[in-house]
Amino acid sequence: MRQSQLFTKILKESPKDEISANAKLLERAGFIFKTMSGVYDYLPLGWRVLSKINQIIREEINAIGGQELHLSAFQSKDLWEKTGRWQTLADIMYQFKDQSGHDVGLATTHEEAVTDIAKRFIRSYKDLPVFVYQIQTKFRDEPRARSGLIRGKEFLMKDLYSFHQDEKDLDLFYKKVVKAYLKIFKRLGLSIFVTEASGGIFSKEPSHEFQALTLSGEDTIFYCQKCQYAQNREIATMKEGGQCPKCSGKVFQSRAIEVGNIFKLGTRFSEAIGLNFISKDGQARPAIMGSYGIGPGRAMGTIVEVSSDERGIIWPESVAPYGIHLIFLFRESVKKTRLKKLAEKIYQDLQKKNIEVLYDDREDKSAGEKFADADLIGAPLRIVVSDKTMAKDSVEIKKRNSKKIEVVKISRFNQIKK
RNA sequence: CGGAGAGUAGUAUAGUGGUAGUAUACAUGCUUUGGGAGCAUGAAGCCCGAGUUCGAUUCUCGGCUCUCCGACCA
Repeated sequence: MRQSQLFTKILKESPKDEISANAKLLERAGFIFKTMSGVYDYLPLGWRVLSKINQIIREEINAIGGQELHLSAFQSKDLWEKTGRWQTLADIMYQFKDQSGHDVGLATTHEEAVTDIAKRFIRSYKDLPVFVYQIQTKFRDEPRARSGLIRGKEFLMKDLYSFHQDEKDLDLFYKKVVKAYLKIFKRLGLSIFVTEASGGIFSKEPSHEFQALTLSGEDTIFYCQKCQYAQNREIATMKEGGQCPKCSGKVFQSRAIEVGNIFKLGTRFSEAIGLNFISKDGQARPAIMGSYGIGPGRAMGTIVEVSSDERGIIWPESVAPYGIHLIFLFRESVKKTRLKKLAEKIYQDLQKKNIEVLYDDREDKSAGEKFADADLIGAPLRIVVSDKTMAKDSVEIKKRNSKKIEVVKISRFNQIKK
């Protein structure tokens, strides 16, 4: 991508009405645009990042047998009345009448919808277990949206639902999901504590939250560094400075962002909606269910919260909008055309190798501004082509997260990048 | 939903009971180019409504919007 053609431009100032690092940096760098409180558009740079996050999630969920589908955001009142949630979630669910007077809601989550569909296809224990998921927009009328992408009213959620014939099978899958989630977050560059939390209205058993430690988090957790056991403050039996109940290591306290959570639902939804299957012994039984969420947009915000410096964002390679930011610096006094040709060639060569590169080909920007933009956008690798480097038949390579500048001969550079 | 703060140009801000200034971004020209370049010229703005007033961007009331703290957070 040529930066001269990029839809968005860098803002020199942070938006005045944002405090959180993720909102400030992402808006300033042109990744996202706020349309209302708690509602953000993803612009080309941001969409690239989000798509990569989604792809990583897909790969890992597919690997444990998830089948992707896509459910509607519109929900009928009738279905939600079967579980009682048309009333219990009325505060946060957008509910309205359409022109013909039908009551309609926007999904806050999809247990009702997916269970209703499953009724059609699950008849026998032979149909179980089965796992379906989607990456889809959710709407919640949050009383207070905040912190940029961390808590919004319209947001993306990867929601996975599992259907089983017994608790044992659910437990098995639940553990698989924990592992898959840890892989996902590792690939996203997030270090996570799997944190015990309240099972809520679904279960007496604890649910599990995937918490990324950061000062700007809205949750507080207690955790043991030795064995990684962690509890949400809501249900905590641990205390800061105390002993870990599992391994008697030292307990720490931290703010954290919940980027994922998983619940054992039991038969709460299958019973209410009538999702039964015929078991081996010929009896009709309600399916046992689990639900598992990750917020890809929130994950994107969290990555920025935990990985930035005073100059801007530092993306991990796995989700960076572009792996390489190629910068062309020119000087009128030297043969500009020759230099431009060289930069163009490097750009073309990288593209031929399927390397995603943002090429700063702008001729009306100073070197300082180009460097500042590159630091803000946060691609992991910066390559500079200038008269200085051309004189040495070289390019300069610098990692975003390091101060070291490496001068590499062009001949060698061509070999390195496969 | 309680509390606090804030709405002036694309962005960030100053200021005033007599219709607004700066920076930056933008346009044009010239000079520039290794950490947010310079000069010149130009285009661009007081959230909405009502009230007070000869006159309101400014004061009063109402509304809308945004942010922060708290409550809430299947």
